[in-house]
Amino acid sequence: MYVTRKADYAIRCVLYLAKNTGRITSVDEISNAMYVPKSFLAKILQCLMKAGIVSSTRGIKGGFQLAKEPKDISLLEVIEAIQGPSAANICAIDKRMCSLSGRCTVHPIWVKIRKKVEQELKKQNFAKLAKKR
Amino acid sequence: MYVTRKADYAIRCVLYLAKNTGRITSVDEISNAMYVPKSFLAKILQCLMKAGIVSSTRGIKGGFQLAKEPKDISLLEVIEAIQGPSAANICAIDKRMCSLSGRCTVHPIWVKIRKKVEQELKKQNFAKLAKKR
DNA sequence: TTAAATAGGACTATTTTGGTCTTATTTTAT
DNA sequence: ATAAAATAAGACCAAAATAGTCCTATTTAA
Repeated sequence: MYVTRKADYAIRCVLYLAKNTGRITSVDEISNAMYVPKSFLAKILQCLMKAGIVSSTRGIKGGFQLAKEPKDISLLEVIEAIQGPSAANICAIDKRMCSLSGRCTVHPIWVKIRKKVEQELKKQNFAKLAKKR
Repeated sequence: MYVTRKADYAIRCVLYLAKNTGRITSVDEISNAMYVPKSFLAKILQCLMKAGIVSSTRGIKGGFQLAKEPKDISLLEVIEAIQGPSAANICAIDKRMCSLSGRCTVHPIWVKIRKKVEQELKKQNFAKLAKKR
């Protein structure tokens, strides 16, 4: 389980929106506030749309909002929206990816670690994160 | 914290050596037994040498052995020998890698997860792993 | 109808990964 | 001595992933 820069940007973006609920926020504003390249951020927001995390309003005065309450969005959810499922070792996602085809004594450890990490990331929601300073 | 194929190969390799202590094992043998490309494995063994995990004997009848007892080699050690320090998010390794420079409410979470995962990987040693089947 | 915003697809440069290949050097056995 | 079999080390390379940009719609408020 590692977080690409893209996913990191996505997290910042959702965090900013969580701190600015109740209004529509433009890509430009988020980009400036969170130091994310604007056109890249636009792409990232499309992923977050597909995942149902944000909703968009087109046209002038358009922009983005969270599609759910901050407390109902977990870190894990945002990361997976960008990267898909991930783990410390691919074999923990799909046994077939291992040429030892899971007959390996190390395999259960990757599965265990994956579970632990996902648990932790699921616990963290954006209401919590937006409140901290 | 994610494990590249190279590190995964390294783990298999150390595991094989842990199951075959008390003799010198050639790259060729390990390569065949563990399904790792031979010339790539040779490189990997150089890394494990530098890290003091294996020792080599040159010349005909040469090969590799573990440089320490299996119980004193952890999974974490092998992974770091190949990949260097790693974490779910680079900012957990070096705050400066984050453009928000650690003034970010998510940062402590990455640090926490890194600690948890490293703890787990440190607990796992190759005496344990070689015994399982 | 224009300006400012998102939508979406094509494209691209850089870095990382996952190797190979070649040329030493070492050591044992003949 | 020398041939054979092993590691040592460095250069090299291809493919995939990452980290974006750019351009052309389309939408909508003023």
